[in-house]
Order: sequence, then structure tokens, then C-alpha cells
Amino acid sequence: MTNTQRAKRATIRDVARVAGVHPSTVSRALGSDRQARALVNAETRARILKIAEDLNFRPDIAARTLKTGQSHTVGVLLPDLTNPLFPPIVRGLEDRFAEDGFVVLLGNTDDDASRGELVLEGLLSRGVDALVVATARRSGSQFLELSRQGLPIVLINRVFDDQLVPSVATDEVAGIRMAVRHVHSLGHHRIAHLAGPQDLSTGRNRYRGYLAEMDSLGLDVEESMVCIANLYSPEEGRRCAVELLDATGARPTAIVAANDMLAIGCYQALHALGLRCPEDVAIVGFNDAPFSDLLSPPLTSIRFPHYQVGQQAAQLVLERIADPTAPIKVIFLPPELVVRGSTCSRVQG
Amino acid sequence: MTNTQRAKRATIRDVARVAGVHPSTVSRALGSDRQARALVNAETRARILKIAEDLNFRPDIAARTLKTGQSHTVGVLLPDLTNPLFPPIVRGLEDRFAEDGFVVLLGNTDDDASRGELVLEGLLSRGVDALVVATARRSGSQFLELSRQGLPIVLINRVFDDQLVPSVATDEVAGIRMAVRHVHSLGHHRIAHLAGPQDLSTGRNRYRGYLAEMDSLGLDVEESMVCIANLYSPEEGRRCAVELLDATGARPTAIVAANDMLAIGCYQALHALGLRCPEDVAIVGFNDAPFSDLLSPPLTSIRFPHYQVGQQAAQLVLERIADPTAPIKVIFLPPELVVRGSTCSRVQG
DNA sequence: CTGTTAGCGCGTTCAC
DNA sequence: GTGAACGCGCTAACAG
Repeated sequence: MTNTQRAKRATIRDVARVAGVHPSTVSRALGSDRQARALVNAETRARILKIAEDLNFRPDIAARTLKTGQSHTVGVLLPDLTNPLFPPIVRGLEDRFAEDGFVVLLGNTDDDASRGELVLEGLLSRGVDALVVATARRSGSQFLELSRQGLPIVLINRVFDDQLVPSVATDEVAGIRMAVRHVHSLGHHRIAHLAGPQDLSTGRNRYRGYLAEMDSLGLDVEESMVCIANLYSPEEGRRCAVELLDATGARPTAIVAANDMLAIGCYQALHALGLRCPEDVAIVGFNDAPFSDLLSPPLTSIRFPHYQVGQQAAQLVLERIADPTAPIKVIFLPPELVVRGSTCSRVQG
Repeated sequence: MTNTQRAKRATIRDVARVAGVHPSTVSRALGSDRQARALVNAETRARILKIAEDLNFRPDIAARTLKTGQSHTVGVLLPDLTNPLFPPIVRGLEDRFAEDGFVVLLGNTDDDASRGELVLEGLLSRGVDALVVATARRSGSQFLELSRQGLPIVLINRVFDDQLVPSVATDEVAGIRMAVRHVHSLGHHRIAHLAGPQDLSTGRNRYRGYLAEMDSLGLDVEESMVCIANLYSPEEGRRCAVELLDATGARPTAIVAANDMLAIGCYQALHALGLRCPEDVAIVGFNDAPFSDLLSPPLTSIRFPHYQVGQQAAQLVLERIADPTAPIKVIFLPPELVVRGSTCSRVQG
């Protein structure tokens, strides 16, 4: 008796016995394979379905997996679910996967190589049909290896430079450009950038986007118009904002922050300097954190469609499972500008 | 060729062939069963381990599950991962499970009966060894049925009144009492409660806790000292706070809110009425949302150890898997008072 | 349309 | 200490 004493579930054979047919027939009647199902007599099938229902039959996916090599399970590797970025992504994944009967196996790596290795092993030995990878640091080599072995892999919020891999990402550069264009359209010309840490790709991308948009608007970027934070924290935001606003040259009339935390720091700086927002200085955040509309004034920000990122990633996975030779897609999802009181006094809080 | 064209992984038989032993020996050498492992010659075992490593052997959990009935997988049912309550819980679960080689299968139910049924089916047919349930609405009957069939089930943040089921919950009543006691110790006597919706258990519990603590402090609760919000939203919070502060009787000097959202509404009300916090009115929130320390003044709140809830729940699950007859534990985790500027002007923001 | 047969990879029992 | 044989529950191939 290797099984636990848990009541054994009805098997396909139990159903067959009651129905007076062969187990295979039951398998065909219940299976998801449409053309196999078509082969079985309609009323036989109806009878089998009823009996299965009565017996509370549930297929044993472990057995099916052993047989078919498909677990209908997808591993999701991410650094830390606690990062507010990820829950909507995971929901998007799950919702889309659920439509096709797939289930999500979760793995947090903490961006730690050895833990990541362990978690990955766990997922692979459970025979995941595909992998969704959102970890930042890992050198991609092992994933490329797995991919070459035929395991569908979809990347989230990152792309390999050297190799084409299916991926879904948000367009950060486009986002920051929207932010700059927005305040410009409001009549601002002295637009500063409160940049994020330049050792993070996000910080670099957003800085790049700022420069690009300023350039295409034909606006000068004096050195005093950019300050680089060492962390994405309100404290650093405040420090940098003070620096931007206290500079000897003409003061900026708008600050585009690389992140909502930094934007909060701007609020604090304005308060300390006795300046008003948006009348004296307009502020734009980045990420649309859940608390953005609770601030006073409510913070104009750039919102990313994280849920849709998850959905799209799941979609790509399913496509590649269905046809592993399908062309590799790289999808960029555009962000959305959410205008609130911090740039526009006419806007309702 | 039922398998996908994915490179077939090395099996236990491949290892056996290379090592020149029988597959069973490999199984024994690699297995987690200590006494089986003890039977195999130490150096044979060492050789097998090395070969397994070289061949990049990974046991097929589906096959093992089929044989042993244990999937080393635990299903987690929750209403919505997007609710900020849950990510830390899930991480706590995952971290503890990972220590024992278990993996988490996620299921969002949206508190929807039919979706819940579907998700549950999916988890059960994948042979989860246990279930962690955090869904609010479901009548517990089906879970009790599963539990009776021998499937370990642990409840999170809810307990069945009628039946003893292992569970981990935070002590809401204790939390709200701490909040009341805190402002009382600061010298407040006119302490109002901005209650949550009374059709939610959270709203009722917190209201109850407020009344209990006021009673044991020997403080009167006039009718005008309680206002019940219809939603956990800043708007409702504002409406109720205005009502509390505008009442004809003596104005409360402190408001204990049932939730941080409601507390934000209090801030808005104070602002609108030209009152200062904490000088005129002290505010206490509930839940310690991530943005609480970003408000001005930073919000005093009650923090719940969500991560530990997850860890403890995982611990209970593992205990019951190891010994299904172990006594049923119900664990209440105490909250923590986080004092910030909204109650105490001496406190640093 | 349905029955038969075989085997996925592993862990376990019984021999030796 | 190790080998041999069996079966977990299911589905794919082939008969009929």
C-alpha cells in the first residue's frame, strides 16, 4: 500500500467497468482530442460521461503526463512575487493559461543564482511544458540551452541582445518619451529628468528615452537639468529634486521622474522649498504605483499594462507549445499616460 | 513518438546501463528513502551519483507521483493574487515549502463559485498532496469532504465555526485593540471608530474589537463616535470622517480606522475642515499598506505578519503530510503596532 | 465504432 | 548488496 490512506479516486477502469466498455473507449470519450472523441458513439459517450460524473471521476494528470509527455503545467520564474510589478503579470498568465487548462507552477529566485538553479530543477523535473522567465540577472545561456532542447521559453520584460527569443516587454523608452511630450505640450520647456540608478537597465533606458525625446523636441539639455539617484527611494528623490530646483541656472518648470518613489521625493522637496505643484513645478512619475492617485496632488504617471503582459506571454507560450516551429515573436506593449493633478491643475483629483 | 521532439532526458535506466547495475539499484541509490539508500554499497552509490550528475539525470516526478501517489506539490487557492495581502503570504508558503522540496501550484478563484470549482478540479487532478485555502466565500463543505477523504487542508485567514480545521490567521481583534490602546495611552479619551463594511467579516471583527477595548478601558462609546463605511475606499473614509468630526457633540480627538484606505479619507477630511494631524486629531490606520509611510504625516498603522502567515501555513501542511493524524492546530499570529507621525508628533517621519 | 496490447519512468516487492 | 518482475493510470497504435 504505497498510496496514502486517502480514498482512492475512481479510475478510468472503474468507469469502464460500470459502463460495460473497454477503458480505451472511456479514454477516448473523455479525452480532449477532438478527433478521437468523434470516433466514439454519441450515446455511448453520453453514458460514459454520466457515469464518470456519478463516480466523481477525475483524470490522473500524473499518469497522463507520463504517457504523453505533456503536463499541462507551465513554470514561471520570477525574482520576487512581492515586487508589486509581478502579481498582475502572474494573474494575466494564469487567466490566459486557465482557458486552455494549463496551470502555473511558481518559482521565486530572488535573483540568486544557486536558488534559481534549485527552483529551475524543481520545475523541470515536474515536467513543465514551458517556461516563462522574468528573472533579471541570470545569464541567459542555460535558458538558451533548454530552448534548444525544445522547451518553449518566453521572456518577460527582457530581451537577449544576441539571440532571438520569444518575449513580451513593456516599452520603457516610449513611456518616458510620452511623459516628456506631455509636459511639453502643456507649455513646459525647461524639463528636468530625475534619473534612476544607472547600474540598472531601467534607469539607463529611461534616461536614454528622456534624452531622445528632448532631442526630437529640439530642447536643450543642460547638465543641471539631470540628476541621477542612487536608489529608487523617496529620500534619493528628495535629494535630487532639491539639487535640480536649487541649481544656479534657470529653474526647471517640470520634472520627469524615473519612478513614482522618486516623484514622491520631489513632492517633499517642493514642500520644503515652499513651491507648489503643479503651479510652480509639474511632476510626472513612472509606473503608476497603486498609491499614485492617493497623493496630493494626485500624481500624473505612466502606467504599464502588466496584466496584459502576462496574458500575451501566456498566449506566446501556448502558440509555441502548439507549434514549436512557429516564428519567434517579440512583443512590446505600449504604456499609457495617466494625467492627474501633478501636471494639470484643471484635472480633478 | 508520443513525446515532443524535445531531447529525452536521461532516465534511471540510462544511468543504470552506464553504471553497469540494475535500474532498481539506481533508484535505491538516488531515492530519498534513507533506509533503502543504506542498503546500497557506498562506493557503488558514489559511482551512480557521479554518473547521474554527468548524464544530467533528473527524476521524472510524474512517474514517481504515479507510483507513490505523492506529487510534492501543494495547491494554493486564493481569491486574487493582485490583492496586496497575498503576495507576501505566497512567498512565505513557497519559501517554507521549498525547504522540503515542495512546489506551489497557484489557483485564483476570484471568489467565484464556478471558477473556484474549475480551478480546484485542476489542482486535484494534478494530485496535489495538500491544499492551502484562502478563499473567503466558499461554503466549506466541499473542503471538509476532501479533508475527510484524507487530503490535508490548511485554511488561511479564516476558521470554520462548526468544525476544527488546521488554520493560520492574524488576530484582527487584537490588532484593533492595540490601536485603541495606543491612542488611549497618548492621552486620548474621545476615540472614534471609522468602521468597515459590516457585511464583511473584517469590518465586523474590527468593529467588535474596538467596542471591546473601549469597554475594557472604561470609555463610553456614544453613537456619534462610530461611522460605518460602505466600502474600503478613501471616498467613503472621507465621508465618514467628516460625519464624525462635524457631529454636534464633542469632537473626537482620535480616529481609529478599519483600514488604511479609510485613513487616507480621514486625511482628506481633516484637510478640508482645516484641522491638523496629529495636533487636532490623531489617526490610526489598519493593515500597514506599503504607502503608509509615504503619506504626510506618515500613518500610524497595524502591521500583519503576512509572510509569517504563509510560512506557518506551509509548516502546518508539512506536518500533516508527515502525520495525517497529528493534532489539529489553529494558529493566531499577533499584529504589530507601527507608530508614525499621524498619532505622535515626536515621531520621525 | 470498439477492443487489444503495450509501455511511459519509477519504486517496490520478492528472490538470490 | 543486488537483480528480476510487476504495476501505478493512462493513451497511442493496431486490429477487427
